[in-house]
Parts: sequence; C-alpha cells; structure tokens
Amino acid sequence: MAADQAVWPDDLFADLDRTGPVPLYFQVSSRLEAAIRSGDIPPGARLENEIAIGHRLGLSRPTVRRAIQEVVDKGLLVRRRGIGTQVVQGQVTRQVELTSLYEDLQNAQHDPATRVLTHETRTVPADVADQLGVSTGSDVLYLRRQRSSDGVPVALLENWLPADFSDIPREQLEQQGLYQILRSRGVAIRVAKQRIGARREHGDEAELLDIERGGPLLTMERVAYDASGHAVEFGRHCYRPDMYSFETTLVAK
Amino acid sequence: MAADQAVWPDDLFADLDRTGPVPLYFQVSSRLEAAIRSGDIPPGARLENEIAIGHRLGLSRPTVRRAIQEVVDKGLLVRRRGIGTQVVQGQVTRQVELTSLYEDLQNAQHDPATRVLTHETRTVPADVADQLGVSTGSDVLYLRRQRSSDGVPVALLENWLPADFSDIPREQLEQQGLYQILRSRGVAIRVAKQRIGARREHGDEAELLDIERGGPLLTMERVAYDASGHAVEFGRHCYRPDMYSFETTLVAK
DNA sequence: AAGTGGTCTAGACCACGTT
DNA sequence: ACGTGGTCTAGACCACTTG
Repeated sequence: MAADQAVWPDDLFADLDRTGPVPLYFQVSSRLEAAIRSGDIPPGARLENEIAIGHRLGLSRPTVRRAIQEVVDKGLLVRRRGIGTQVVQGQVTRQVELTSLYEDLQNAQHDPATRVLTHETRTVPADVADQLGVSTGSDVLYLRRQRSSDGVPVALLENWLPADFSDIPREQLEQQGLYQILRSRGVAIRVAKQRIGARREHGDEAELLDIERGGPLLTMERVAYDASGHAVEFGRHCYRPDMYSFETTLVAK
Repeated sequence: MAADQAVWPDDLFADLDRTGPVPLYFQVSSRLEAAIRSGDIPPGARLENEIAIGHRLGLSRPTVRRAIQEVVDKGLLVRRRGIGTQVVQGQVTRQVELTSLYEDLQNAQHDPATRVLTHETRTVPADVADQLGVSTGSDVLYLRRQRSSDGVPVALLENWLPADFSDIPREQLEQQGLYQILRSRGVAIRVAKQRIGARREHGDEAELLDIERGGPLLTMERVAYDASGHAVEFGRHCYRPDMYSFETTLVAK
C-alpha cells in the first residue's frame, strides 16, 4: 500500500504567518494549489485526513477544511466521504476568472495592446439601458476598442458605462485594462453575468480582426456589478476564434 | 431609513427539518435563493445580520454563514464587511451547471430528442487518448449524436468513453442524456474542464444542423472526471449559435 | 469496527465601514 | 463607539466506505 499512501510534503507547510493579514486557510490553500500544479503532489495522490493535517500544522479542523475546500472548488482535489481527499487525474488547467481580457493576456505572458476606436458619450441604446439599469434616454460612455496580442488582433470590445465614468481618458484605455482602471477608481467588480455565443462576422469586423469576410466569431456579452450590486459595465465583445477561447472548470456542488 | 431596512420574510423560514437528511444550511440557502428569484426579497434589499438570523432560526452563526455563502456563490447576494448583506440589482439568471445539454433543455421545458448517428467501439485517436488518460491504441466507445429541441436540430455531440461503457445500448442514448445514464450506472461526474470556442461549419454539419454551408458554429470540448478523479468522458460538441449559448455567473473570490 | 469526510455548535477576536 | 462580516478554535455527532 505504499504507492497510494497519504502524501504531504511537510517542509512546504511548516511556516505559517499568524501575525500578518493573510488568512491561515489562504496560506495553506495557496501552497497546496501550487504543490499540485507543480507536480510536487502528483495526480492521484491521497492527502492525509483533515484532523491529522490540522494537528501537523497547528490548525483547527474547520480551518484545514476551508483550505482544502478552496482547492476542491478549483477542481484540483476531489473529496469522498469515508475515503479521503485525492488529487484529480489529468493535467491541470487554469480557471476562468473574473478578470478582463487584458489581464488574461498579461498573465499568459503575451504583449497586449489596445487601440481605442471610439470614445464618446452617447444616449444609451434601449437594450443596453435595460442591462445597465439606467433610465432610458440618459447619457453613457461608449467605448469601442481593438485588442491585440503580440501584434495580432484578437478581439473587438464594445463597452457601455454610466456617465460618471466619462472622464476616463482615452490614453489610459490604451495602457490598461478596463477593470484595472475601474479598480484604481475604487470600483471593484464582484459579480458578472456573461453569455458566450458565436455568430458570423459583419461590418468592419473582418478588416479590424484580419479575418476572412463572413467568417465565424466567438462572442461574449457581460454585465458587471460592483460590491453594492449596481451594474457598472455592459460589454459586447467578439473574438477571433483561432486566437481565443474560454476555459472553465466546473465542480459539482 | 425604512426603504432599505433589513428584510426577512419570516414565515418562509419557520419550519426547519432537523430529523431528515437535508442539511440545515441547505434548507436555508435554497429557500433564500427561491425568495430572491421570486422577488419576495427584492433587488437591493438588505438581510439581517448573521447572528440575528441565527437567533431567529435557532441556528449557530457558522451554519447561517454557510447558507448565505451558498447564495453569494450563485451571484444573488453581495456581502460587505461593516455594511451587511444585500441582494444584487439586476435580473437574476441561472447558473451554468454541471449537467448535460439534455438536462439543460429539459429544465428549460423544451422537448429534447436525440438521434444516435454513430455508436461503435474504435481505437482511440491520439489526442483523445491524451485527454482521457487511456493508453494509446486501446479501444473506446465512440458516439455521435444529433440533439434537437422542439424538432429543431441544436447540436452535434461527439463523445469518447472508456471501453467499460461499450455496453450502453443505443436505445437508452435516444431516451436519456449521457450524464443521466452514467449516474444510473453509479458514475457521478464531479469535475469537468471545458473549453468554449467557435469555428466554421464543415463536412456534414450544415446538413445535420440545418444551417447555411460554411456558417459559424459554437464549439465545446470537455473532459469529465468521476469522484476518484479518473477521466470518464471526452466530448467535442458543436451547437447552432442561433439556438444555444452558454451563460455563466462569475463571482470574485 | 475503524477511519473518513459532512455537518453543527457556541463561543472568541479581529478588520472594516459607518456614525 | 458601534455594528458588520471575516476568521478561528475545540470540540461533537453523524453518514458513508472499507476491511
């Protein structure tokens, strides 16, 4: 039974910072995740039981449980009652997260660039007013941007924001992702609802994305909400399907 | 301050079943979710604080927290330290869940139908062997199905499964979703990794989906894992983009 | 029978945002 | 100063799986 024995690289989990602001469960879960992604804890390996781990780390069982649960929710671990906790088989991939495309590309170590095609205040279209929860006929900021990665156009981004954001300068939009800009203004996105689909290219999209006329596009519509639950942004994006796709890990509750 | 006063329709949360197998946190969270989706607790409404709710329901604070957290994770509630818990603004939509398309369509109260185009044992293709984690050259069950909703073709589904499942009868595949069949055989899908993209139609897809030749398709590739972390199924699906799209709610952690 | 995760309790202290 | 959620503890009992 040595092969599937419980595994726990203990030097990795020796020094917990009890004074700093980082929660203990988070310290444990992030190191655990790193150990799995790096292969230090291999696919199929069994973890020790929760109480033993807690004893080893000097933590209570609820804290250990929470740390493990975080990693389970990312799809890297599987729990079974009466059995134990195991690393999933198969290569690990990254989670779809609540970030903008710009940050996605940055994280993937590409060189993102943005060209602002349109930046103006407009009367809100009826369908957008509905999504944003603003009254019909009010003014909103309309953006249309072309996003490239390593010099290749990847996406066309249309966004509508409440008029409070009309002072976002065009130059900043060329340098940063929209969500980065919003965060720097103290607006944190907490919830977003998005719909992913496909359609045929039309208008000037083929030219701007450097694809064949009438070719397929991957599309995404998104409404983003801040911490108070108010809609902050509505976006209607389209992506070159040979350059971008959406990855998700789903976990049964 | 009467307008945004804390709200809690107390008759909805009076009778908790402490004897049955349904966890208390789940009883509370599911009623809470229903109350929000139905509008009984309106958008923007503030909940009582956790201790008060616990006292009202005769529950400890961790149990109440867990119930609320479930609803937060679905994107229906937003928590702010020092402030409280509020219902998000904006209309609520359903979550992308770990179900098959067949069940999605059933839930949406359509009439799904399946035509099995291919049902045979094949040598596994190299790329699929990689995804499924089976050795190259081994046999797998290959399925190709056409899925319709209310008589209109919606999707073409290609699936590869380990040879243990070769005895799944063709007739059952016409009547049930694949995940339903797997569940009835004691295989529960716990984790799935999927990639959503788009491409141009090719081959016989235009005919089978009743779309224009060369038109756009929404695509999804998925590897599904069971409770022990082993890959159970690899799927490569394509959807008529005018009939299907993927909705997701993202919540910042 | 033994071991595992799943649930639940009744407290505690802290960080944060408002008043 | 006060009230909120965020974290953490140290137990308890139960359900499920395996030997």
